[in-house]
Amino acid sequence: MADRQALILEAAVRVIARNGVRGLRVEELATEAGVSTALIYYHFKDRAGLVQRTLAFISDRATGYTDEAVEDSEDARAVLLQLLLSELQDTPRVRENSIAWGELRASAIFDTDLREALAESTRNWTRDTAEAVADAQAAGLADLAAVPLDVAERLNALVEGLSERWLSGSLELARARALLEGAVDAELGPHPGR
Amino acid sequence: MADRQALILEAAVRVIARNGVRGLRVEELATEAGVSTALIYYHFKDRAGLVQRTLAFISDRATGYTDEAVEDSEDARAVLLQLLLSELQDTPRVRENSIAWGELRASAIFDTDLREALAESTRNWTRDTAEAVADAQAAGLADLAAVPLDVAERLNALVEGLSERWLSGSLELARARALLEGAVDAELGPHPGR
DNA sequence: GTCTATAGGAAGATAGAC
DNA sequence: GTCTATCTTCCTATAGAC
Repeated sequence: MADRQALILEAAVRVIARNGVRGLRVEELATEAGVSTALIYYHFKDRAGLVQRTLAFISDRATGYTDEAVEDSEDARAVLLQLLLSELQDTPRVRENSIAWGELRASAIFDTDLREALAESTRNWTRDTAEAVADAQAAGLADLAAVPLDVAERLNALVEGLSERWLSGSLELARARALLEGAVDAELGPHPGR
Repeated sequence: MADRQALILEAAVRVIARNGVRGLRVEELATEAGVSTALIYYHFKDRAGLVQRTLAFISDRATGYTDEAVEDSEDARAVLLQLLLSELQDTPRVRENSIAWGELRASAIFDTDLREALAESTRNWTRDTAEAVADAQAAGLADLAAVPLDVAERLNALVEGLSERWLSGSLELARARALLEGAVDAELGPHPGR
């Protein structure tokens, strides 16, 4: 399945998750991916191109892994909560993605070229979350006065904030999750079914 | 007043705000501060030491500038709101601080040595915010069921999330501010006085 | 497309004078 | 404490063979 380029990109995400974008060394990536440095330059032109492609890659697959363990939730509101909580899990996969995602956002502050991919991915995530909010409302499990798009944008931004605090060691994971649950309650009103 | 070290640290914050920790070049800093590179190594031993001291410096002064234009607010709830909104302003000062702060947090993910200063500064900010929440409650301007510490931690994490989105160009400043106001309403209940 | 080997340069760090 | 000049290391990037 995966061609060489994809293998390199996946390895790049791992290396970035380990050392950050700034800590990405082409040679270390080559080792991680099991290829030569020359091949990396062949496929990605230069380091900047590599970073850009990697961050676009992160941005793409960011939407992918959330739906996995979510669909078997009880009600629409639980689906929303799971969707959000899926970003706050101590698994290699989530850690890797969250760190890389944070690096993408941090890099975009200084590198305008990265912003478009970032903004689009952010919009997609907001849309998905807003739909989940609307579903909860339709099911009678959320305050109808809440504006789905606003709530979604707030909750997602909160997840990012909490995630960064967790990853940078200023917040326990369990506490982050509890705080997030509290935010959902504050935004949607207390869960009727409990 | 300011000795050479402080001048260098202040210049370092500017350079970091411009290029990120990743983009900090000792020689550029030397130019910015109007000193030689050798002096920087003399005072800070090496680049890592420089970065660490700079981030501690950021962490220190982070608490400083919020109270300036806040105290003349009408009521306790307005004080809280101003406290939070002060991080979402398009002034050089706030931009510089927010970017540097974000860089600090991002760096702490990969550098354990930075975490202590970060965590302490975060705690201080949480405490201040929690006090503002409690004040609003005492004044009858906030839902008494809200847990000040929880609300504070959520609002602060949200501010960071919104700030990053703003700085990385995925969110308009005005929208970020509006979203934040909405979050305060969701957390404390609608403002009684309006 | 992929490798080995290496050129070339940028940035971190130091020696030594003042 | 501070500078100028320079060294050294590390890392990006390419040349050339397969």
